[in-house]
Amino acid sequence: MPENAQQPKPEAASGSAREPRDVPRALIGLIEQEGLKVGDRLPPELELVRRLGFGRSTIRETLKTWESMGVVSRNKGAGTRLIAEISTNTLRVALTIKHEADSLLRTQQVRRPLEIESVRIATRSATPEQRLIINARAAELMAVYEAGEDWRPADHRFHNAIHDATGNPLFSQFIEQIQKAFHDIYDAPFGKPHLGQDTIPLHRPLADAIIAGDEDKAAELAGMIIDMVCAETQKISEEHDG
Amino acid sequence: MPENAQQPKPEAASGSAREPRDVPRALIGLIEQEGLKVGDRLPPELELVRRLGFGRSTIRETLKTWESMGVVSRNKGAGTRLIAEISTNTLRVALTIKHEADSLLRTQQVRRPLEIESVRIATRSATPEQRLIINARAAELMAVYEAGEDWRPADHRFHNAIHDATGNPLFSQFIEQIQKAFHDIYDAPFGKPHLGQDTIPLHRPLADAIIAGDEDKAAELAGMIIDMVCAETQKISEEHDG
DNA sequence: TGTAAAGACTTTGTCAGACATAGTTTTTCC
DNA sequence: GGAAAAACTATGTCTGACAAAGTCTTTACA
Repeated sequence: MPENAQQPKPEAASGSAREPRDVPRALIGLIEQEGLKVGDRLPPELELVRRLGFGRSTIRETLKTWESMGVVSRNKGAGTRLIAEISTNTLRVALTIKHEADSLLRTQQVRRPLEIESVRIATRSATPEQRLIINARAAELMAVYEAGEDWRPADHRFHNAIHDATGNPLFSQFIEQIQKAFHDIYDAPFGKPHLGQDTIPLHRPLADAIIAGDEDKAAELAGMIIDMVCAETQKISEEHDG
Repeated sequence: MPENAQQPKPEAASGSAREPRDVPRALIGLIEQEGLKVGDRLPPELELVRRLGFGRSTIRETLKTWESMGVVSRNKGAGTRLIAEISTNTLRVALTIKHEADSLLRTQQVRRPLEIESVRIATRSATPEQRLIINARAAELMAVYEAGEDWRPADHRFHNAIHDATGNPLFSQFIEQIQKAFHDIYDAPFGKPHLGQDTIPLHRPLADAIIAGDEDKAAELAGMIIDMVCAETQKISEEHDG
């Protein structure tokens, strides 16, 4: 490394001066400049202090925030690693989900329109290649299911193929995060039965409808699938809270 | 206040001792114990230091994280205010939005089904009081609009009333965060014309349909409104990106 | 008396230095 | 050569100090 000095900013001796906004920006600048990828280690805090010209606590506040957003992971002794992409073009928003009686159902209620819309868009605008992939994933899912194995990874891949076909990565991200929140809530209080098992047989006709371009049929099937999950979710909630 | 001392935790003299997880928990405990609601002010940092028994930087890291998640808002001189509910049962989820060519359109594409579904649910399950509120907000919006004033705050309140009527705060949160992301992207590159101005006249019939319980009509109008915004968004994107 | 400017106070923002703790790497010893 | 011990690294926390931007109170003036 040819001796840093990329941010010629140590103008202020002590006290404060710059807007706090600059810390994330400087950090992202360093990451881009250094070409750091997911999995790479960031420089240690004290080096960041030296190179970016901010105080350690200030930098730590940003790093801690990033950790809570899932951008980096931090460990004593080890260091700070990038675990998600971040760049000047990345925008991160955080949600808080209240975990109470019907929060399980609520997550599914929000997921419902997103899944259905993603199916509609995918049916309309998937490329032939994407339809092939969806078909293959559906076949894989049915095979695993009928073999009596754990079908959840295959289910995940199937739905991901649909989300990809929308051409809008936001769908995938949102639904993914909702599911993550769902499982965070779900795993804790209850044992973990295979929620949604009965919906698997409906996945084959769903795939067929998408491939055939039958948007309404696809949307209807997607709705049925998620409604079944909703119903199961509701039953579990009621058993537990009431 | 009868002399705090609720958290008898100053066992460690210096250095560290407890898991960092304890800071959010202690903070939430204090909020619940004090009965703080959205809009209320938290005690100043130095008082939190005294009452919770953690160092100031540690507490600040949590507060900063909460700020980035939209749980509190912080201002010099003023203080820290609660701007969203938080409790022991709150779960936090982060989303990444990559800001590129058509990210504007993509945010609206995701928002679309959420808005429509929230309108459907609200139409089905709003209480009479909530319908009254929606009606009032619509009246307010139309008045402001016809007076030629800035209708955006009123528009915001109107849509919030709908989201409230769903009984599912997640809708409100998701849509809110999507809009926030949208504006973060939007404000930067372009000047800020009044996007969605032409949709305002449609809000009155939308309110009427919701109040009358006509779900399909309400959903149709909601779809029209957001499609108009989508079209405008697309035009702006195209003008700008080529 | 009412209002606006001036000052005092409050509260967050930042920095600096110190030590604790938990991983990681190197060294040592059998 | 392998396992235990020591040295090292990097994050976690605490304390103290000052800066800056609000907020509130007081004062001065019309």
